[in-house]
Amino acid sequence: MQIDKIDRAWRGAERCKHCAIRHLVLFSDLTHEDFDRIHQPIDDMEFEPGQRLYYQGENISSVYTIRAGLIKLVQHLPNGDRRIVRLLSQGDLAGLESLNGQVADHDAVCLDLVQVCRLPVSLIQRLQKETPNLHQGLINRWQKALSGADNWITRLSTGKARQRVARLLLLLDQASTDDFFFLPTREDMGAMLGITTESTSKATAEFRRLGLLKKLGQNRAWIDAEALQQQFC
Amino acid sequence: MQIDKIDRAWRGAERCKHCAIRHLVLFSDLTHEDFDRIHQPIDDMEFEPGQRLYYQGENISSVYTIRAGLIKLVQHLPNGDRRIVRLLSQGDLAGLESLNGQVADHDAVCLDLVQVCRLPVSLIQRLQKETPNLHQGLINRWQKALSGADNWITRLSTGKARQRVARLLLLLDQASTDDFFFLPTREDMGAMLGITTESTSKATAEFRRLGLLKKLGQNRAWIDAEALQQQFC
DNA sequence: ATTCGGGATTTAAATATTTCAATGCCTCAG
DNA sequence: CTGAGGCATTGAAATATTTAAATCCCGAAT
Repeated sequence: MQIDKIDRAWRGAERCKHCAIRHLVLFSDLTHEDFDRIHQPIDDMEFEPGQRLYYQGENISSVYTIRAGLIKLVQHLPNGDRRIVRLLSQGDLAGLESLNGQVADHDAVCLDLVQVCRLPVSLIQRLQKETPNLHQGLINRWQKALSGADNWITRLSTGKARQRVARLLLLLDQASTDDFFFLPTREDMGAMLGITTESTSKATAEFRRLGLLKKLGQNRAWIDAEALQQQFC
Repeated sequence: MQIDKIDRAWRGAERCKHCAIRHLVLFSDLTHEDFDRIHQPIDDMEFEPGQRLYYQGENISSVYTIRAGLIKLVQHLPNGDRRIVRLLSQGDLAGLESLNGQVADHDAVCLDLVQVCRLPVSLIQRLQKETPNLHQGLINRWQKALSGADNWITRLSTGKARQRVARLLLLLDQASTDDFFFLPTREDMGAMLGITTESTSKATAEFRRLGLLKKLGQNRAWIDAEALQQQFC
């Protein structure tokens, strides 16, 4: 794994206090005193598309807070099948399973330019003991991951292929902050939906012919959410 | 909802201290002093097959520890589609989302005779503040639910119908403590796998003809796990 | 501007799944 | 014992998806 940049200019949590997206991250409820308990360095890291934060089966000792970008969690079966089981974006945590001492359940692969903060498990565990202000944040994120997984099953793994593709596009659109959204490759979309690349392509091509989906440069796209929802969900 | 029995003979946590399956439940790490902090009644409840612990969208104020039996979590979509997203059994928690103040994400429906203990959310939250001994148990259960959901996606919602049915049977078999296991209706199995009742039936019938699956009375069944795994996964 | 390479899209044929409509089978109430 | 009701199973036809094999298209590099 090639890590592009690790910025350790600030030791400990000095920078955390001034983090621009602090209200979105795990540490949002910490007090100033809590921050002073953080003596280990929290690395600010950047990953290129295609790089992995960690591999399925790897023994990881950190949790990652996503500051920017999109990450796919890929799970492999013994027989070689693989499935994307979740997408992570700003404010989500990757590698939660490390808090239970488990090895990674998935490959965590960056889809675009990703910025994360790496939080050592030992730090999280110590903070949990010393301050109650972390709990709710952790619980919330766990719960969000779980309901995300449930939705993945109900919305993205149920029904006809076209319907699933429509639901995925709607989900990507909703998750995006601007008018447009990141459109994964057809192969990745297929792996999210449990259908083939070709079936995915057929659906997106159809939506495009209907004017419900427009591709812009750079993996970005736009949909007519109303109409798509109306006609295909 | 018809609740068969609520046994409140013991107030507070007196009975918890002597619970036969305490090592499996959320309170396993509590100390004797911790138990003395429990002043609210913890109801011991029993449900018949088909009864619901709660409904999707319902505002629930308790978490349920499963002592015995099997529960399906059913999620409904606006368009009427529905999917079973998880099965809960001994030691699992139902209604975790109530800890975040959310309404229930699913219907929790009993598949067989179910025994649960009902833990008020307010109790959990207070204990969380007063003792650190609950955290790990909670974290562990959240994590178990999450990796269960991931597996549900990767193993039960991916691949051909026959393969999914085989994987479900293997999973039911593994989860069981004895040689046999609870075999749900074909309809429920279909709802777990995202396929039709008929497709499920065709698969189980085929396994039965091959001698890999045998039905015993009362929803119980046996499989030749080795062979099933070998030939269909 | 031109070429190259990697996705994306298409098509037709092969499979798989769903639909729909009958039976079949088992249990339980009477 | 017997019939009724509720699942389960089966078969055939209608659809949907996958497979396999060409193109097609677009952006990056020359």
